Amino acid sequence: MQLSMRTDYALRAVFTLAEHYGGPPIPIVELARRNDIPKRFLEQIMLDLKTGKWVKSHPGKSGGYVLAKPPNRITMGEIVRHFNGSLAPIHCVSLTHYKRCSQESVCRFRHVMRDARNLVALLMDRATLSEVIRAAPFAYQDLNGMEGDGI
Amino acid sequence: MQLSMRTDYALRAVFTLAEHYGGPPIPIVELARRNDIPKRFLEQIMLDLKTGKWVKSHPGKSGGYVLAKPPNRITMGEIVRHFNGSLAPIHCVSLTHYKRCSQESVCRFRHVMRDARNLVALLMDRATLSEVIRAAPFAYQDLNGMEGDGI
DNA sequence: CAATTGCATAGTAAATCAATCGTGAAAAGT
DNA sequence: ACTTTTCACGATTGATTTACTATGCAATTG
Repeated sequence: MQLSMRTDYALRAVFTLAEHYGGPPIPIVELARRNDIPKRFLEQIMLDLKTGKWVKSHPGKSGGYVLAKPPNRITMGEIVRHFNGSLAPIHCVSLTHYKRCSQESVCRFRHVMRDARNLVALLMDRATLSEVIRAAPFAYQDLNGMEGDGI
Repeated sequence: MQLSMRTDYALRAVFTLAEHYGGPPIPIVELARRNDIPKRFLEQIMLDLKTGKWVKSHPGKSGGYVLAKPPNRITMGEIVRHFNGSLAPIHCVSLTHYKRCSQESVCRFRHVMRDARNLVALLMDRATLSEVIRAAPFAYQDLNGMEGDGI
């Protein structure tokens, strides 16, 4: 039922980029530092986010990463599905990763699983980066104390 | 985000027992056959269900397993938590398996995860075996013809 | 007492996870 | 042009988990 570290890290990174959308690129080292992610591991993840077209990279001095599209066009659902696989608790109720199950026609609890997948999918697919940041339970300003340096 | 086979199998077995609550014990071989579970594997799982006090066993001829309490006193939530761990997508929003996260105070998407965990937990904790069986979207008899609808 | 059932532990092959390492290539600033 | 700074890419690793399988023993009952 849990997200992998990879998925968690990907979300952290992408939300940091969303907060700085429109600004200059943020290098991996900085993304790693701010979000407490092993740098070498984050490299892979960013690469993966890049092939998924969620971010763009700029090599060289004053390079780094930026979002490839506005934060209101990226949902948590897309990202979680990419890194973590299906949102459904079992494959037989997944829309995106469906796999049939031998018990499908007689399963007693399949409808509960379907409900679970629908609830989670609805939540995650509506959760655009901008919406989520806006709805965060603390104000933007609270952060200013912690990012005294750089960027 | 997925249930392990172990959890799936445990649910299958326990629902079969729920359907026959009040009747004679059902041997593992039968539970395995009906639910398409490797017998040897199911043995372990039943043992686990036993230490969790969800089932009782009767060894010997005409032995097998029965539920240890009525089907309206067992929820899917308990079983999934036991076999699969937390219902929450990340530990930092779990009530039962909480683990702190270094980013907790600045995390942008924690509230979404909390919502997800609350929805799923509500659903699973209300899902008693008897309720789930009663609400199953098909009658016992008309299992044929259900295949192939839009998935 | 013999057949039938569960009990308990050990083992294992494969996959997945969470990184880490070693270069290489591209871009800017000077 | 050169050097620094950044990302790119593939390989490797160690630990853990998953999904079983194997073997032998203990309890119960017809």
